[in-house]
Amino acid sequence: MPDPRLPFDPIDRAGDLWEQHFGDATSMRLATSVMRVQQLMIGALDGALKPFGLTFSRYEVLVLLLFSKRGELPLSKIGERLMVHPTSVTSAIDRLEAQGFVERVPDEDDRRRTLARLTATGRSTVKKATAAVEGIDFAITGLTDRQQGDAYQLLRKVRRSSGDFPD
Amino acid sequence: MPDPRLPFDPIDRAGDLWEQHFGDATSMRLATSVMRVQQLMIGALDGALKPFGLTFSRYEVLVLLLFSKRGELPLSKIGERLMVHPTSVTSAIDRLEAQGFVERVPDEDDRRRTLARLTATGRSTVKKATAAVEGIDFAITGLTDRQQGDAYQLLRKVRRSSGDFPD
DNA sequence: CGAATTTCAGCGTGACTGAGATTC
DNA sequence: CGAATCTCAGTCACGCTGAAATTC
Repeated sequence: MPDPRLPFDPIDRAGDLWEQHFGDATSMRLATSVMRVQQLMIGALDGALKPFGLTFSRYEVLVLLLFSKRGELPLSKIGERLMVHPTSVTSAIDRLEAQGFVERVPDEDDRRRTLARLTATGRSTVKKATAAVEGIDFAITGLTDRQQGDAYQLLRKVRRSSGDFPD
Repeated sequence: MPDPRLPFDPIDRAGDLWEQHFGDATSMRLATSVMRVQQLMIGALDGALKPFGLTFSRYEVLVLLLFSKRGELPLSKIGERLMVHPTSVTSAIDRLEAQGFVERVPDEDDRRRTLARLTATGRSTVKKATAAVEGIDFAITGLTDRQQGDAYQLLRKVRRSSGDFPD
């Protein structure tokens, strides 16, 4: 494949065309940008995590376990915190278990539950992976700390008004 | 499924834990927010487009064709503008063609190429779908127009410094 | 009993790799 | 010839739905 980059910003261009055909393009530009930045970030993060055999979503699971008191959590709690579907948690844990990063342990307090527990290998891998992720600054480039905070607050307003968390 | 919402903001919580364990969480909070907002937006947009049998990515293809002079574009140009993989364009056009929204036409000027051309049905469907998408304000809620513009400019800096378009 | 937890089978979507055919 | 364009086969990840088994 040749260099696929265009000599102009495709989102700016799309916004101009939108205004010509439909009208105000403010929200259209922002929505498209969020999609594109997410795509760029996922590419950079998955690239940084590839040497460890991890994708960003599985990395998130390991970090969550690392932050927990005993290095173990019920699958349902993982889904809740990461806001992912229960069946997606099952398949993520399937993979992490096959890789030897976590193990499934029955929960004696509530036998409906299964705990995912970080293994020694998992613990050391997530720490190395974190160094890699911090090394690329979480794929956020071109913004000062203050601007990153501003962007975070703006996106937080979107999340709140979408009902992502209570006021 | 019960209401999966937590009584707190899981991203704020994750940021606090990150600071306790690793240090500064500024970029981590922003990166996680971008992922989450994209997820919320895709859900809302795909929901609004479902009555028309469209996903957001296929809707984007139809809009691009609507904006073109003749309502037709080579598949390669579509991939370039939308920044998607050539094989993904093929499969998107496959689906749109099966739905009767576009048709494949050989390009007489360069016979390596195939044009995707909007049908009359496709043209009227994309207009109705656009009304639906505008009706939910492109899934952007909770921000004033000015704040939407600010957020756009911040994300644009990220895209530029990631090499998404030339300076 | 209803509700919660986990798993499984299956479907749809989309991103990719690698290969081939055609045309410039 | 090399390069571009499109397609096909195949893989993988992920998000869902619906259903089942187990336990609270």
